Amino acid sequence: MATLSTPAPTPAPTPTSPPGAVACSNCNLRELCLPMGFTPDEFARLDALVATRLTLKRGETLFRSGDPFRALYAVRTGFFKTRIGSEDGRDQVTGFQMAGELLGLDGISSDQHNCDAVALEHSQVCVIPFSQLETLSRGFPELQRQFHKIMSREIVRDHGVMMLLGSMRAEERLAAFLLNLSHRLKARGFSPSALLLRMSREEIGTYLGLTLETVSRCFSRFQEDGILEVRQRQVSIVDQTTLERLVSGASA
Amino acid sequence: MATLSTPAPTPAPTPTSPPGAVACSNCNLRELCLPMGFTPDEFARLDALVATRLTLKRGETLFRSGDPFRALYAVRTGFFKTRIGSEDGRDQVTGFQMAGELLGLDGISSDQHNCDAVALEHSQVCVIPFSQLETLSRGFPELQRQFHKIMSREIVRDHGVMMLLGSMRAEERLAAFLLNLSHRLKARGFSPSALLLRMSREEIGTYLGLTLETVSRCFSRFQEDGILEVRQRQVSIVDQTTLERLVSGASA
DNA sequence: CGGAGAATTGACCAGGATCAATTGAAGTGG
DNA sequence: CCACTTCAATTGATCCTGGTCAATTCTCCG
Repeated sequence: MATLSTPAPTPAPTPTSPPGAVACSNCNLRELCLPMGFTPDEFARLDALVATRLTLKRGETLFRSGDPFRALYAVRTGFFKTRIGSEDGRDQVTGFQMAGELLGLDGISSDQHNCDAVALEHSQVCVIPFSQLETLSRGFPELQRQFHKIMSREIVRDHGVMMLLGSMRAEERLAAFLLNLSHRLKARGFSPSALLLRMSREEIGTYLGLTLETVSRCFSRFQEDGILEVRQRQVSIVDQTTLERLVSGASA
Repeated sequence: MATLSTPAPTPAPTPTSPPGAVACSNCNLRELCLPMGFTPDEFARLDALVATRLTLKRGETLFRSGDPFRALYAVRTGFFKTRIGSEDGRDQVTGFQMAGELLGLDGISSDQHNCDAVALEHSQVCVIPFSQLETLSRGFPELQRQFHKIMSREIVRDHGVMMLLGSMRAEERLAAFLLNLSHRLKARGFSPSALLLRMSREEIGTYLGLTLETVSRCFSRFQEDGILEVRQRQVSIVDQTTLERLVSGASA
């Protein structure tokens, strides 16, 4: 089940390891990535940890299920999806990741990645060698705690998706999805109402446990009801209140 | 939406902190709980960490969403479910936990628990004070690594549930659920084919994103097809191969 | 033995899936 | 610069899985 066209044979992502420029200590994402009050010395140690950067073009894969696990990746710019696939070809999108979010946590369990991470647009990630992260965090309680919180947050997020998939109807799912995107964009200083979707209807559907047709129909209905304005992947949230009421089950 | 009867007002679980007896070092679950080759000295430090034990009766709650998070809990004996609830009353069972499995990982993210953990039968858990676990693991790389693997495994498990909820049909979901139970029982030395379900049809349904009627009907159909033998909560797997084929999407 | 909750089963309905056609947008090469 | 290709999105018609409502039946306890 192809999800994103990859016309060229898609070689490995270009390893742009030129350091020099941006470091954690003056990265504008550091509040999202590792929101703690670190000292300058601690930042220096972080900067040493995160030395490499990777650039990926739209459609390229950061890692695949089965690849040996060596590092986590922090999204610097761009947008990703992660997906797992079953034997019989069906696949499930397990998440969409934007700037400041971490990729690869699932690989720790078995020393190999358990999902595919695909760039949905031109993207850049910071490479965090995992064994070094573990070493550093042993002498650095705040970092340790922060890392544990990030893993736990991923578990909580997954439970939210389970609730969405297990007990919400189509419209509620899409509403929850849009509001979630909106919140995350707002937290990054973008407009919470003007969304530019980076993924196709099919990818949304595969995430929400719906078909692409159902997703499209829901978009249309929301537009008719004056909740959204939809022009392809350009979506404006017109009536956030109603959207929120939808998620809570009130069929408003 | 009541899931388990709790006739008595259910006070806090009885805190049986009598140490002395069983310690991690000679716990027969240690392969499941912390499967590493620890030295005697390392075991001694673990034993000091896990000093308290709690006993819960069927229907009692170990922790609730919103409770302050202070410890993780390792199931020693018994069976639990975890659930999250939405504002409008719908709840979602996020997992069933048996001996050797950890409860409470979701609480790390926000310093308070994000789900309810309910004992489905008389159960005993080991209390693992979290800040002590973090402290200990800073001087104890194998423990640190093991803990990270456990968290990551939970993420991988959740992704599996997302795939189940997002892309499987009712029969496939129930088949996957039963096979999962079977594997976990086998890993604990129990029969992988004779299952005694600790949860109601409704709880299974709430976990699998189905109604209790659908769960019941699937059980009946599996019995008609000679895949299972079902007598209430006493379920025998007769034809494991067909069950496995069901999960892979081949409609047998 | 009687009552309460759990499970089964049936009848009916509806939310989404499926199949299929059409429109729309974006990139390609003449 | 425009026809052509290709893929994404929309929309319609129909079907089917699983939800809903309701009636028994079965267990387990008090």
